[in-house]
Amino acid sequence: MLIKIDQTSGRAVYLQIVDQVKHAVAVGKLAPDSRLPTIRQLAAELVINPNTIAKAYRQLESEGIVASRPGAGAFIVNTDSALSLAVRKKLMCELIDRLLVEAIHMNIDRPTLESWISECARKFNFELKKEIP
Amino acid sequence: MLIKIDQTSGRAVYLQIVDQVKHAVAVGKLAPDSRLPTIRQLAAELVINPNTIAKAYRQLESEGIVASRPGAGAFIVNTDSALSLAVRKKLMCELIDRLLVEAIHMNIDRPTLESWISECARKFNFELKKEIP
Amino acid sequence: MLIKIDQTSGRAVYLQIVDQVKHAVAVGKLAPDSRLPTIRQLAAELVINPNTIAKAYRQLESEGIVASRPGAGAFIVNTDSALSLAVRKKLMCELIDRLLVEAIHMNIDRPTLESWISECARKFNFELKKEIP
Amino acid sequence: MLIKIDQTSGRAVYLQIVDQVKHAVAVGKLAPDSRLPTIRQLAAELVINPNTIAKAYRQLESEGIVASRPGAGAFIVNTDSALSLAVRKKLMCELIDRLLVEAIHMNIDRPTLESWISECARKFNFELKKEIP
DNA sequence: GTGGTCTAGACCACC
DNA sequence: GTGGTCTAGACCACA
Repeated sequence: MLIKIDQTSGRAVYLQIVDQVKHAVAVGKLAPDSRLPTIRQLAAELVINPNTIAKAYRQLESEGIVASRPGAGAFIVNTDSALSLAVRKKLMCELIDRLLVEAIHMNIDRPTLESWISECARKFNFELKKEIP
Repeated sequence: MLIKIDQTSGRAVYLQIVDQVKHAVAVGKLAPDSRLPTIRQLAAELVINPNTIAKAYRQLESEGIVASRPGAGAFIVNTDSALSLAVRKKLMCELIDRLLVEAIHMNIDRPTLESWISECARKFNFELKKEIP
Repeated sequence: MLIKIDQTSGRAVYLQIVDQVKHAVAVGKLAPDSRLPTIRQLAAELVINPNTIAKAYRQLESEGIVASRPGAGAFIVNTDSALSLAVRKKLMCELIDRLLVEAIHMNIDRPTLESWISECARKFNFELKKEIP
Repeated sequence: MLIKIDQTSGRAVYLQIVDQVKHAVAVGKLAPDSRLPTIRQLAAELVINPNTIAKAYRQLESEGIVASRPGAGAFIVNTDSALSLAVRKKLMCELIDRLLVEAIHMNIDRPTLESWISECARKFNFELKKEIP
């Protein structure tokens, strides 16, 4: 598990960690039950405050992505979504809306946007994801 | 122009205004040259501080979406994006990545996601946008 | 980093700060990754309101010159311009036009103006800037 | 004498008028003793408030560029600069500095900047200016 | 400790 | 009347 922090990105450090763990799970780099680095270990590696790591793990736990077992560490749990399809659609549509608004303001036409989406999806093996298990 | 603020959303009030104005412009509800509500008027209507509205308008101005004219008001402008294509692609891909990560986490498969994107795009007349002129 | 404010200059205080930071970066006095004074510290030093400093830093951030990190401070970044060449040319030509109009009004002839430009450019090591790497 | 107002430029309307009159004088389009349009006439033509025109003319008068003769209108006066060379150099160098700072931040190299300056100067017949009279 | 947001209210320039 | 700037001081999120 490799995490990279961009101190100049404007995004809070703990959110960068959350994003990257979610990303790793999404692409299958972190399988269910795999163990995350300890807080101290990761804090030393990234040279940032352990509180920041702890906050990221807490956030991931509250989203149901990892489970902390005291004394044992933090583990990835199976992440099948518990939300109803309607709720998931509502959440996704908010993100999609924001994406489209930005695309329109940046003068990106539809085919270009679609090609970029495909390009990004390829990085995640998104097409295959549902057929592996 | 109707703007609604959710004080409990966690998103900064001024950003909610920015989002909604951009959205309205994107869907064509606010045409170029149309006048935004005055700062004081909107502040009274939403029961928030005029400075907060001013901040939102300033943000929109810095993004090239509105122009504020002291003594006259704030107006929608519509210039092509000043950013180079490479920069726009980078910015969009960040948004796309975030979208895809969430989709995977929520167990949304690719065809479902695409259908939702199409559905949202229809709201914006996105398909037509570039072909009318 | 030394900043001087002229309360009688007519130019907004926050813009004077922006100007001076940009100037310092341009001449190499502020290298990438160097930290700016904290908002409160500079506010105390210049005897102005912290919000005014914050506004200047926000402006610099929106121009891509500094990055503010809550809890850490504000730092100089150095990325290439995000603007397309055409936009940059348009912006520069506005400045050049204003310069030439003033020069003509002041009865400055072309060779004199050019010599002054060269003189000023020398202060910035402008000739060398692009050839060192 | 043609004046164009850009309501979206961010620059105050009366200053745009001042700029353009100065510009016209600079390039020789407005010769000394030529008469400016009346305030009412120009206000009707540009569809803006007569006060705004009046303010522009007052500004031009205070800079010694036009003279208002009550009942007769406003006229261009001879505009040889009365400032000492040292003062003019100081003023110009401030403008030049700002130009160079922007150029450096926009990653414009020296030859490109010079070519743009030449291009703009050509619009003003700047090379010829001193030899015509 | 840091910066970010919001409020409240002042004064100014512009139209 | 409009928006722009600045001050003063509160509260929050981040490190």
